[in-house]
Amino acid sequence: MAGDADWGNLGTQDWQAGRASQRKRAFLSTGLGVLASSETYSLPVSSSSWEPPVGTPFLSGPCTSSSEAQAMAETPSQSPKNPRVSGVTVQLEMKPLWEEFNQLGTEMIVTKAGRRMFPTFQVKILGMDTLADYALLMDFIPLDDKRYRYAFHSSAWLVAGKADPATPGRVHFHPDSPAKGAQWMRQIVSFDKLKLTNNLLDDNGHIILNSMHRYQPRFHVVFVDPRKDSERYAQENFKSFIFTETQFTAVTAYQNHRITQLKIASNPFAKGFRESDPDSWSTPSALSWGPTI
Amino acid sequence: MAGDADWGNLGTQDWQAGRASQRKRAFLSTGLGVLASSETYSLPVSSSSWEPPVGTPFLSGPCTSSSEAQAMAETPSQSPKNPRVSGVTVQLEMKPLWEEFNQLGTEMIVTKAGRRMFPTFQVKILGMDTLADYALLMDFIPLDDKRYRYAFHSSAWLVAGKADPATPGRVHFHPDSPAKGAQWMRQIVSFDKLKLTNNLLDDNGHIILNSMHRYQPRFHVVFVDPRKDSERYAQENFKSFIFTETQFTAVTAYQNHRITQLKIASNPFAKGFRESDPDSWSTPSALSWGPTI
DNA sequence: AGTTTGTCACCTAGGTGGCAAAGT
DNA sequence: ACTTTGCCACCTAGGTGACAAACT
Repeated sequence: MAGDADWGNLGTQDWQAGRASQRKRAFLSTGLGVLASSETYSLPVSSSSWEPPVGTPFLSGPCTSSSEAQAMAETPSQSPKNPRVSGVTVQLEMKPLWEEFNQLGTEMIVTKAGRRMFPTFQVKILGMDTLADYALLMDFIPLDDKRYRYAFHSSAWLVAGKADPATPGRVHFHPDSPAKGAQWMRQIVSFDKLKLTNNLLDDNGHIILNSMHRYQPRFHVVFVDPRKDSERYAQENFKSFIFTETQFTAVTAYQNHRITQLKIASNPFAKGFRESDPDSWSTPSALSWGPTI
Repeated sequence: MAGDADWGNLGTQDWQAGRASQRKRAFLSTGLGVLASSETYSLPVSSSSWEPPVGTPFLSGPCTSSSEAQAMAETPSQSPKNPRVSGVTVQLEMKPLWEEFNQLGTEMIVTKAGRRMFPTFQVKILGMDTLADYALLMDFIPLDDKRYRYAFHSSAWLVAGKADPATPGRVHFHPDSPAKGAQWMRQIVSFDKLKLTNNLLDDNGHIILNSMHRYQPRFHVVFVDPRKDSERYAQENFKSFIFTETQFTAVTAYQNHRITQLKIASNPFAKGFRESDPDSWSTPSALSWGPTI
């Protein structure tokens, strides 16, 4: 069901944030520090150790295997989890679609203004304490410290060198945070307000990524601890999940034509680019993916 | 600044509610009872007395004067207010537009599916405790117990008889509720998700009104009391505001042609019906309004 | 040469009043 | 006779990839 690889704690994240675009901004005092709910915020995260994201092998286990695992939960062995989060289970929605993209090598567009992800990261949640408050959030960790380029002739990704300087590590709070467990479990939770940008100076609270770099989305469930000194329980109060089939390469323009076609075929907003064939909505051929050299 | 008329406490409201359409639904234990945040809910309200909304003279003072008052705050003399709400001040946005409509006799469309109000009820809030939690909500009280009809020849509203049976009294929680005072005061609070319906069996949590009846929108600021027995402080923890220039007649189709034209001229979504004249965005002639006979 | 940017036509999603038809 | 309903064309608002131009 869930792998046990220790991906390390929440990576390096700074706290330069961005103003709330205009949405709710409730304040939580959680183990992750003072979290500001709404769009995307940066936060000084969690652990006692400050790990530089570049050069750090975040993923030491198998990272590109698309897998049949339901949810890959992080389980830091050093700290026991609060029962409010320990029993939480997460199920990725649209898993078949994610896998289809992942087999081709998912690409996500980044723009200056911010671009949504497609597929959208959506999950079904189980096992929360119905009456407790939780915040849900996402962040993105580099899959390696490489920069890539795409060889059109061979239709393959090549390593183009060492990674560019790391972008400001931001997190995106689900805008409904905080909310009761009952509310989160009532229906599918969708991160459709999350946007990716390549603008290092982004002011809109979007997630900042380096183009031509690979990333792994990560999902965090944070129990909003009502205790006054909740900061002390940082490690116990959150649980993180990784779905390897959601990893992707950030790009400013699509590289792999098959990805473009699959996006057009499956994203309703790209319907304008469909030739016709309202039926060919399924099963492109599987293609193995992996950086070549 | 604020009138002192005692409008009575929150009127009759039942608790038949409706499912949350799909938004956040945090639960508050407040003086108003257990409040469910999100779209629109019905609630068993507040006071010890249960006042039938029909036949009760909610408004004993002058009710159609458009007035220059900033906010008409209700101030029940019997109960002292919690300092968390007593200092709260509210300012109606788009006041000139509301007044323009009110002079003609504002009409609001009600449909089975639910129709937004135009103008949208929007307020600027001052004087909250920055760190305290508040819920903001609206309800609608009958301005009288009459049913009206419009005489096209004389362009005037006539009393058509006694009011129809009262509709289920629902309240609409601002979807961002609950939130900190700081958040509410950060920018204009807009009730643009609020919808009006004439469907007595409405299942979407919309505000149910009788067509051809007159209503007064009411705005409530509720301090979310963290005390365990907060129900006991019901009366102290909320403050209500009435802007007489926002009163209107519910209709299924516009009656007064001038209202139609002003809606078309001022609502961006109705731009398709504008003849031309991108400049004639201002000052229709003033017209006195009032039920004739 | 490889990558990024800005603009565009074409969508989805949903808020308008008009209007003919149906209700009551 | 009066009121309500359903459907429509026409908007706003914003999410798509294509593509030419600009950048480095």
